[in-house]
Amino acid sequence: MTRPIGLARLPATDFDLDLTLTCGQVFHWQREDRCWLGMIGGTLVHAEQRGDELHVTPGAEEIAHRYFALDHPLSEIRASFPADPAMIAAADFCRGMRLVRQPEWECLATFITSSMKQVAHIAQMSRAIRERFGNPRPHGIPGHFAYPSPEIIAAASEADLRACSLGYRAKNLIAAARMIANGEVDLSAIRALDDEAARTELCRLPGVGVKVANCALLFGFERLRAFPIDVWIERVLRELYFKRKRNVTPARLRDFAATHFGPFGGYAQQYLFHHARVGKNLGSEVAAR
DNA sequence: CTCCAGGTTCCGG
DNA sequence: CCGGAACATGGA
Repeated sequence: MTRPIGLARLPATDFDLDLTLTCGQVFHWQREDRCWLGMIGGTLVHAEQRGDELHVTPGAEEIAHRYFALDHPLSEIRASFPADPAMIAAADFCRGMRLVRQPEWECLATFITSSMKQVAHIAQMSRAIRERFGNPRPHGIPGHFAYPSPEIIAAASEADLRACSLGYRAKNLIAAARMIANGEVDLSAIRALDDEAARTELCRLPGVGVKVANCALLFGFERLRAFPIDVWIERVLRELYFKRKRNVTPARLRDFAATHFGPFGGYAQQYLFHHARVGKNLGSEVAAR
């Protein structure tokens, strides 16, 4: 429906659109036949892969090229990974997956809502928030809205957000939005900080701990070294790198991840995450789930 | 019904 | 610093 007759083409080698949009890094894209439809910031974009080409809404070539990170040097990134069997298997499984450049606030806000929620639920909440608060597109395609600004969320009531199934997360999202809206935390200023300082600053926001901060850094601030450790990644690390070892504390896992996976650790993390979650490569008790 | 999900925060060793 | 528990909601 309403698909433009002529989509613009741009070269996209070593890229897998489906993998990129379904690996759990971004949650609002919707599939329409062979085409993906979603907002990139305030722009509605059609995206469809045809071999080594990405076909997108005319006029959105630059936006799409940047968003889908077609400039990331995937060969170099893969070559930077440790050469252990688990990492090699994950990288092979995730060939063509790229970490997209998400808008800072939309990324941060989405991951504030992500705690103790399944990927499907996160997508559901994201859609509900966009529909309830986001500005509808003037082009008239229903069902696609830009993510509401911090100011809009800051002015919302907790009841409004709980109506989006946020549960206890509603309070955190509003409080974080207010700190950003009133300048107490400056997201664009965080860009100038080094990883450690940026993480500390993000953690000042309610509902933002180390894991969510690392997701925001990795997916929203282009910090490709950031290594979020969630329940899945913790299982992967324990199962694949600390098999049969006891007294492995969270701090120990963090230190290991920070040193073992190198300058593109965030990419390694996303590959391991997706491989574990979809590829069923873990031990029997996990794979049986 | 039970269990768990891309956690954070608070509280007592 | 570490482990436990509370915190909402919905799907398997």
